[in-house]
Amino acid sequence: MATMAEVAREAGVSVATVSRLLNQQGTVSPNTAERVYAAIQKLSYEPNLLARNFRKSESRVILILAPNVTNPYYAHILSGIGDAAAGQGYAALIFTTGDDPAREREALEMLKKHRADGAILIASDMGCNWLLEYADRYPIVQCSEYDPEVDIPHVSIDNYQATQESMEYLIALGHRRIAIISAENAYISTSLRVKAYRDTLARHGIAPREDYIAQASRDYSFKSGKWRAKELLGIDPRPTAIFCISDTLALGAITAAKELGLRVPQDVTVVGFDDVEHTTMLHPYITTVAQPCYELGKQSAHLLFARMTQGKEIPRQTLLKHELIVRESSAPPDLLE
Amino acid sequence: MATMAEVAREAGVSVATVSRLLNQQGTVSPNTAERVYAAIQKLSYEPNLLARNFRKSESRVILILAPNVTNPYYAHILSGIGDAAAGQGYAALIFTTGDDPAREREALEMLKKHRADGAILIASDMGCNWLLEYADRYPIVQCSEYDPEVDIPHVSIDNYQATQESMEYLIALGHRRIAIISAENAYISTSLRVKAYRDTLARHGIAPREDYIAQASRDYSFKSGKWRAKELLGIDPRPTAIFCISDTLALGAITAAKELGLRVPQDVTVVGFDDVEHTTMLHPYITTVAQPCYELGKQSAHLLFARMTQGKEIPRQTLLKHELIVRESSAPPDLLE
DNA sequence: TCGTTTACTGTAATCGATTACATCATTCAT
DNA sequence: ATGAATGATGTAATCGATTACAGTAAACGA
Repeated sequence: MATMAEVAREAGVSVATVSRLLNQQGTVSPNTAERVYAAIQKLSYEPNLLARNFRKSESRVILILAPNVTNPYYAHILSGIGDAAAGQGYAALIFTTGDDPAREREALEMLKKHRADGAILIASDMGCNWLLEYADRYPIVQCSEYDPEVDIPHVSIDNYQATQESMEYLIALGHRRIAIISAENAYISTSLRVKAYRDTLARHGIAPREDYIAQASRDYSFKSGKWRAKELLGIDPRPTAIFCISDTLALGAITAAKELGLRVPQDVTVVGFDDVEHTTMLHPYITTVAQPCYELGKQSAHLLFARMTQGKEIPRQTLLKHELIVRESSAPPDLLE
Repeated sequence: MATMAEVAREAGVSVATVSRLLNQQGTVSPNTAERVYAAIQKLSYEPNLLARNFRKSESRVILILAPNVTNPYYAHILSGIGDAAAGQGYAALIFTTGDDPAREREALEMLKKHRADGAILIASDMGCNWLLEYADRYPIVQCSEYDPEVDIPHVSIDNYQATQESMEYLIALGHRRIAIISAENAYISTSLRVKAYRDTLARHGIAPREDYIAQASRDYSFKSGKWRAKELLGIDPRPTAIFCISDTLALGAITAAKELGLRVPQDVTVVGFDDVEHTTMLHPYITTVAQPCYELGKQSAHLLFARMTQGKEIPRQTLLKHELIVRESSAPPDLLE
């Protein structure tokens, strides 16, 4: 592999000139430029990024931490980040943490070691004390989940507002016995959704029943959604609607209903969250709150770049638009039951 | 950020000693080691990977090219690669190509520029002449798809054998009018599956009907599967079974059947391929050929590492085990129809 | 016309690690 | 006891780019 020095020799100039030309720093006469380009061509020279990055003390890599890459919700965010990064000449290093804070921390060490210039944390639910230390020293932004107590810039949606809208929708349809399938995690999205669920019921004079509040596994697994839904549907009086905080859970709930011989939406309404995949794969198509996943990722990346170039003077919170998409899994409760 | 020189000064030794200790090269007396470790602790020193990688002329990064990261099939492969890479102290740089050879090539330039030490190509269908040039000079392996004409090491499954088994299964069930939904791409998996479909029918004395062979979109989209299935199910005589070369297509076919008022599997059998997600989300659970996606990724990474350390003396082809998983979407044809 | 700006180019230091080679003190084998 | 092997450590070159600084020549302004 040819080096810049060889190119310089071939073109009869100094390395400084070659470097200046390639980086558009300073000036180089057209004549010289031509000779240099010819030399580059001839030797098929490619700059050595190891050397360049070392010298400039930047890696042009951004770290992305996600619980996993197989959940389509994360995958779409990753997609958005990846495209935005590529657009700025950055590469995205993806680390999966499996929700393990230790692995998360280990990955963040990469910042200290100069393997990455910044990091985006997707759905990291630990606003631990130590995270703040990193965020203080390195460019870090959070995507989708965050700790409201901790001052780290983040991009998300308004989970409270979104849930409230769904609940208003269900109540407007005539539902009064509304259950919720939440999840066993400490995500801010989860708690905001549950809070909005309670608040909205209360505001409409409907007393929340504790047994209508179920918790699925922390990763919103289809199976746990199915089990919890079966339990909910076994309660007397049976809820007429189930609000699920993810589409996978909603899919589980629909399956549970079918296995119990109930029709969706005639016998029970199911509403999901995320609008990611599956929602229009099998009937009934799921009524759900759509999150702009790709855009969440993209904006996170832009926010990170802003943080890297402009320092800490960037907005603390960016909320993107959600949208309630009414499809087939919701209907007014059957009053004749 | 402390440098090794500062650590050396603090410990009263030379940088060479510190480096030797950290890299377990040569020998360092226990006494000195202790002082160095203390200094490292005190200054909270972290080696600068930019410098280290530059000096050693390796990036400890492997490139991963995939059409996208949202298709769960790719996502699971990515997962396997990521874990294997992390286990070897490598980071995985994921580039999405959108099936665009130009972007693929652009990404491979990273090898020349020393941004990555090797690359894994997932489902890249161009065994173009130029790819071989890269593979000749840099460690490159292919995962899942490959060009049989081109000598690049790859990891995949035996698509021909797998399809043959599925066809034998359908024929054993009693099906004779078997259709196939293939896809408009040049993947080796696609052509092997279609070939096995034809061959197996022929071997059983069943003349393949050209109108039973449909082609969905190149990315196996759910919608295109649905459209193609509707067309197939409109043919007289109607096929009693549809073999789909992906689960997403199978899901589309099932939806199509339902929309036409046909029951699966009573009226039509549907078989998928991949066993990735969705297959057990809604009834009928799909009968499918399971691919060990995660393992495909893992083995690809191991193969790449072998290529990087042992040079070109590595197996050209690695085939992993598939498995036909019979679930609910397949049954004998209804003889009373 | 003379001092000054501008355009262009080169020299050499620099980033922070790794490592070949040299040095010196022990330990060992005979 | 002596030359050799071994252990522990230091000196300094090196990787390939970027860039501060300096220098030269031409253009310019008054």
